Amino acid sequence: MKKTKKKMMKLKFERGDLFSDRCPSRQILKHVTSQWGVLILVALSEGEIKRFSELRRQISGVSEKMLSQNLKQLESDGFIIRTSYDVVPPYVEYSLSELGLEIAERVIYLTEWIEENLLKIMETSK
Amino acid sequence: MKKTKKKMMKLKFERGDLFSDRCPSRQILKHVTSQWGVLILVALSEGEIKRFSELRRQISGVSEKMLSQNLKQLESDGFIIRTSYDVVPPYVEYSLSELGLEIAERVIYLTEWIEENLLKIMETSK
DNA sequence: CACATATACTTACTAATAGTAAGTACGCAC
DNA sequence: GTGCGTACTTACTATTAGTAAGTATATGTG
Repeated sequence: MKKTKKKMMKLKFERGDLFSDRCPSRQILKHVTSQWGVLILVALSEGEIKRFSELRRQISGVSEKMLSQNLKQLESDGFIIRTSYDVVPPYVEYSLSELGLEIAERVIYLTEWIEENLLKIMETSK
Repeated sequence: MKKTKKKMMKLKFERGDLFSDRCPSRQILKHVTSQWGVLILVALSEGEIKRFSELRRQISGVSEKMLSQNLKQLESDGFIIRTSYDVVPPYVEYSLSELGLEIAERVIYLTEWIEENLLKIMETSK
């Protein structure tokens, strides 16, 4: 009895539960699936190293504020590595960590499907 | 020359490009990766059929307004099927369409990774 | 040599979106 | 007849996103 309970407790902490609003996985999901978060991860996938302005140009429509904010979030979650060189004009590089590479792979599995099936979706949708 | 151009035009319309802010795939992505959209798709995955109130209970923290709004969006995108029976009290069922099942599979590939790696993420993050 | 451009940001302000609470129409149980 | 449950909508407020401008400094242009 006790063993079972303990095991269950342990599992509760070892694995996230997105259906629970108290679980910290909710915040991770929010950062990763945010409008710009998704596109940042895709842009940096497969080991790409890019500068701030490169990302800004690639992800059309993103503002500097939003790009900066989302990069910070993903960096503090441990998905992105920020490397800055102390020169003028500033030179800052962004790339994915190991965890970032893993999650980006999953994100791309989704985004590729959407891009590939856009026509089908648009035919079906109202 | 003309043939090449035509082919390129055709490809441009056949496949979405999420990096372009004019591409309609951006809106689909927004609906699918919205905080509640993700959880709705996961809750209805693998052919589950659920009532409004069941979804509300399962997805803790969601308000009736947001659940209703997100279900409508996903329905109009063709991912969700809404079946209502004209009885009192109201009885409405939600399930995934074929496209919905496909995209939910991709969404789950992401959410499962997050749930499984939560501890690792939290150890790495600041 | 003044002026525009580029870099990677931050900040103040406004617009859009999300969340909260209450209302609706009806039936059933107590 | 008072409260509960259903599947919503609506008005209001709080939070978040987007816009525009500012910052420090170097290089290139006329």
